[in-house]
Amino acid sequence: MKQLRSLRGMVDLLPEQTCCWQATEEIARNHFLKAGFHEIRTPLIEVTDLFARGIGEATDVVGKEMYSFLDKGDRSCTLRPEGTASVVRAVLQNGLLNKGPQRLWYGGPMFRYERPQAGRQRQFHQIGVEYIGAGNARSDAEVISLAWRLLYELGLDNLVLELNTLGSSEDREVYKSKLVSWLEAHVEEIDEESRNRVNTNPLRILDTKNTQTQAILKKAPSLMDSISDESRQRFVEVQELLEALEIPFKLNPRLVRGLDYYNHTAFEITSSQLGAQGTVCGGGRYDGLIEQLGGPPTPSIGWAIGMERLMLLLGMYAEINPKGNAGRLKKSVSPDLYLINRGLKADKFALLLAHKLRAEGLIVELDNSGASFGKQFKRADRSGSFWALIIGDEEVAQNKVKLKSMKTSSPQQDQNNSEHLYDLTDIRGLINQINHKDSTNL
RNA sequence: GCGGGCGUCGCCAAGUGGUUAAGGCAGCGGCUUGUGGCGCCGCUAUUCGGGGGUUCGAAUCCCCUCGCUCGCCCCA
Repeated sequence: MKQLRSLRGMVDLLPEQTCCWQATEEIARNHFLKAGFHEIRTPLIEVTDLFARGIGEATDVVGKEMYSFLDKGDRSCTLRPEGTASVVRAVLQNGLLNKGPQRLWYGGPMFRYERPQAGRQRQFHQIGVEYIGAGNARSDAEVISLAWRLLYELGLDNLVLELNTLGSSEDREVYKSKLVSWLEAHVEEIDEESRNRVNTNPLRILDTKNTQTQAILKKAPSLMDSISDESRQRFVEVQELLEALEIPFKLNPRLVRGLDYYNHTAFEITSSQLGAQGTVCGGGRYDGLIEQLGGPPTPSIGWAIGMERLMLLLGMYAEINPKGNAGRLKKSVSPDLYLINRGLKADKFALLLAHKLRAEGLIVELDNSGASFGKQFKRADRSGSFWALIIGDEEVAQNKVKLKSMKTSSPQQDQNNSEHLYDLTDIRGLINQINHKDSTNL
């Protein structure tokens, strides 16, 4: 039979990776907690219309990347391609705004039907925050610094924060029509892909990688010149706050986020080490979205970090500097104790003892093989465990167990020094010794 | 959806038309059923992603197909 495989772009996370993911997630969780952000969990599947209305019909995400299907009741459903729309829906549905502004974070898998490449999968993971009901420049600075500091805390210090403003929704509309009429006059000069976008998503043309089009665009009306004084003043304030927070940034007037709902502040945190997909974190303000989804006018801002890209970076940092923050995350856990046992009675003793020691909080790996002592010692060694605990017929007969350090330099020679018998009625004494790894001479 | 690169064991690979498809790592077993790092010995691909063709003969050449990968588009 042919070997079954995961679907294209869907990858398994194996035990050697999950330890690093868990460590990273824990740091993020604590980071959010300290800042007063609380977790929200929403379904992976939503009504297609939520994304169509929220993200925008003209975007690639909605236009060609959604995993959509009809359920048995003929409802059009979609696997979430991003988190913001779902969070906003949940906030509205549960009336959370009645309790005031919401500081929320979320994490989990997202789905986009695209060709996989480095740093891109069809099922990928994001962690993100949404600060809903917050409109002033201070909230922009707070949310951006939350991302920046988290990445810094994880050990990533070579990242670049790129910043731009899209102006208010009105500014954006005004600029959009100016840009479109300019583009229509210059349609012959720009590349074909950009031409196709004139009527669907003109702002994105500013971000084209086509160098010829870029050169021509230099003469186009600039977004900065079109936005209102009020919006400009707001942007200046955000920059001043970031400077006060000692967060370096680079202005990038071509940074135009892809999803329709963004206005005012837009930002990305990027790395040059990730290949073509350099954005680790992307976000911005979306003051119009809540209204668009049927809620009251509610200014909001948020971001999302791509977990796979983050892990890629952490892996690279860990290699360069194993002792740095990123390096520490990679460490896998080995058991405190490897329980060697042989013989029918020893078998039951070992099982019971393992349970007791685990109840005391120890990580206990129980050998189930019934193989020779030699084999079991070999496995104990490989497990990375500091201690081996031996239960055989001799021990059972005496109601004792033998504890042995596996970290001695020469295995057999100091057998007598590295082994010690413990009475089974004295579990506390045993546990105390196990927790004192430093004093190897028993 | 469109380009480029690549598919030989769990991993890294040699082999580029001639009888048995190197080697290394890992794994398993033994020397060793009461003591682990080392050592030695043995085992582990009837088959080279799959299908078809050329040939006396194919992992090697041709065609198709599937998969992986990198890039474009776009994003996290």
